[in-house]
Amino acid sequence: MDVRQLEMFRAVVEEGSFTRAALRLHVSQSAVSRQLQLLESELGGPLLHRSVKGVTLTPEGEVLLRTANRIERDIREVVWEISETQKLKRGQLRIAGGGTVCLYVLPKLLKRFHAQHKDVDLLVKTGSTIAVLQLLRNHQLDLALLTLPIPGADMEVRSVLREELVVITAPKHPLTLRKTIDARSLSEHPLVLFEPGSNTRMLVDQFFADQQLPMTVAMETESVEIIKAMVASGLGIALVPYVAIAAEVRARRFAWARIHGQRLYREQGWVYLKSDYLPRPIVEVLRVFDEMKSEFGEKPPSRKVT
Amino acid sequence: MDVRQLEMFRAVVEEGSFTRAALRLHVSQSAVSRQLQLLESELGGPLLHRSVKGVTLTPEGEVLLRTANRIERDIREVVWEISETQKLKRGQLRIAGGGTVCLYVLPKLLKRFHAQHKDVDLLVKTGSTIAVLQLLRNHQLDLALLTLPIPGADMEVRSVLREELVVITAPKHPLTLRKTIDARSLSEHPLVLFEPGSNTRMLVDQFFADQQLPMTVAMETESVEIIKAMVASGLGIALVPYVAIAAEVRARRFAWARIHGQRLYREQGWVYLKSDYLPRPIVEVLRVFDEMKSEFGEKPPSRKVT
DNA sequence: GCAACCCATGCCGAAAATGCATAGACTAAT
DNA sequence: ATTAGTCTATGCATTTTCGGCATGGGTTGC
Repeated sequence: MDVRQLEMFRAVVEEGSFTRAALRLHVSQSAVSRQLQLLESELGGPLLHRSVKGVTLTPEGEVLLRTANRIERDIREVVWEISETQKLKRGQLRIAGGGTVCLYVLPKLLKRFHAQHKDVDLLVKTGSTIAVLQLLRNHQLDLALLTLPIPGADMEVRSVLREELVVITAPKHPLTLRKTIDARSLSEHPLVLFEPGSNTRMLVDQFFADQQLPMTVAMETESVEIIKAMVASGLGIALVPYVAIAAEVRARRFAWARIHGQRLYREQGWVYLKSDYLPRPIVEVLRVFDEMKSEFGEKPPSRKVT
Repeated sequence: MDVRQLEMFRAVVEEGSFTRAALRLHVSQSAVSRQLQLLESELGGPLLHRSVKGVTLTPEGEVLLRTANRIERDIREVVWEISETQKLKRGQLRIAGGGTVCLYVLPKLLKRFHAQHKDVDLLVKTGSTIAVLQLLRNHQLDLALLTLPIPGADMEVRSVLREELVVITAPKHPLTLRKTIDARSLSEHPLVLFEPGSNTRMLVDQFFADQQLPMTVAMETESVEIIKAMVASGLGIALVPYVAIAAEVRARRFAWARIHGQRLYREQGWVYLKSDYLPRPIVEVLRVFDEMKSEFGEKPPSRKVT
């Protein structure tokens, strides 16, 4: 049994004639005749009485007609429903970033994106790398901009930003006004850090491990804004991406410095499920990002001349 | 969209794997892969996430799965339902006859038929030729044994019996003991007749019209049994098929005679819808009838020697 | 690093569907 | 009564579709 056959059957019943059914379906009459024969032979008995005045249903035909109608309706509905689901999906971008990214990158990016695609609903989430990856795997999220590296080979990763981590100090802090700070003095001051487990924190941990120096932890938090507030109130110093303090630096509300003889970078990259077909919004947002890349790549100015 | 594709889709979802679905359906894995691709391209988007651990449904897939399951169930049910209907039909014989036939032919015939086909439900109806034909046309009746001729070219007619009409009289009637009765004396006695419209009545009407003799109608009724009772009580004489009085003649409860120099016959034939496929019970009952034909062809004995 | 497994795909042969032409049956109208 | 028109069935040729085989690309697990 085949939906094509059911469609022909329905047409024949409704038109009361093989010939008219064939016209309606834009096929030859012989095709209709044959498919009806196949259907009847499959079901083991005639579905229609062929009389001179037109066809009428046998009891079996009546039974089949009810089912044929229902199946036709089911198919029509499911096709419609799926196309709606897809429209919705095409009109939806679920994106996530680490905490810093959500504050300093996504707003600008999505503002531009939204201007170009007003019909796309935007959903922005944040969370730890692990949590975001989990959401991506569950298809509850389309795209994320995360600090690399990303564990898991099922993810497509496109590295796109290299942000320098710089030391920030409160205006009255003893280290302030230094152009560079050596690792040892960094080690002697209490640090306000990202939470353990975050990639940026790992970078800092790795740095001190490489230097074989101890860390003094003043505090750990997940948000770069909290870190900044803590540093501003004199709780300690911190290593943060330059982009997070660029505005304050221009307003002279923060002092910053590089580590002596060394630069610390963290890498940011777009992350999405490898196996997935890429929905339009994803490719679009990547395109828009590439256009704006220079804006996000803000580098701390060189201090050699300062 | 195709039931085959839906079947494959269901199998893939349930097995969680293209390969295992292919095994279950006894086809190659490539066939499954292809049909799923066709389905997805028809619906305009992926139905499954192909991940390394197995396939999982996309939202569209979820939607389709519900419909696919329902369609599968619908088809299974309608096939079963139709096969039941057909079993029932194969085990059913709806047969009709004129009033006389139902009394003198069908009982013997169906007794024999039933002995050979105990599993066939028998339904016997009677009625006027017109009414029976209507039921045949509506497929509410399979077969009828009627007095010919049958109007309407949509009917298949097989003439099978020729019954002689004879005059019957009450034992004390003045015409009794005559071997033959001439048309004129027939015309002079009141007649108990079949109802107008019946084929047997038409035969009688035609006879008197041919002879250009008037008829004296004592009474009209539809049933040959009533006619016999009326004749027995002396209300008049009648022309009835010999078979209807054969038993009484043997028991000497009725006298009968031919019309002088003339024999009147009525023709009986099997009637069924021309266009219809012949169900087994019909061909069987026709076969059984042919076997027993001699029993029904009981002729009035010749009177020449009497 | 290698074997095992999974899905996708190019290619070919088999099967199915379709169209065309036409037969066969019937109707209706001249 | 004959004829023209209509409807379904069917033989034949063509096109389309489907399935299988072999294989490629990728991943997992030993």
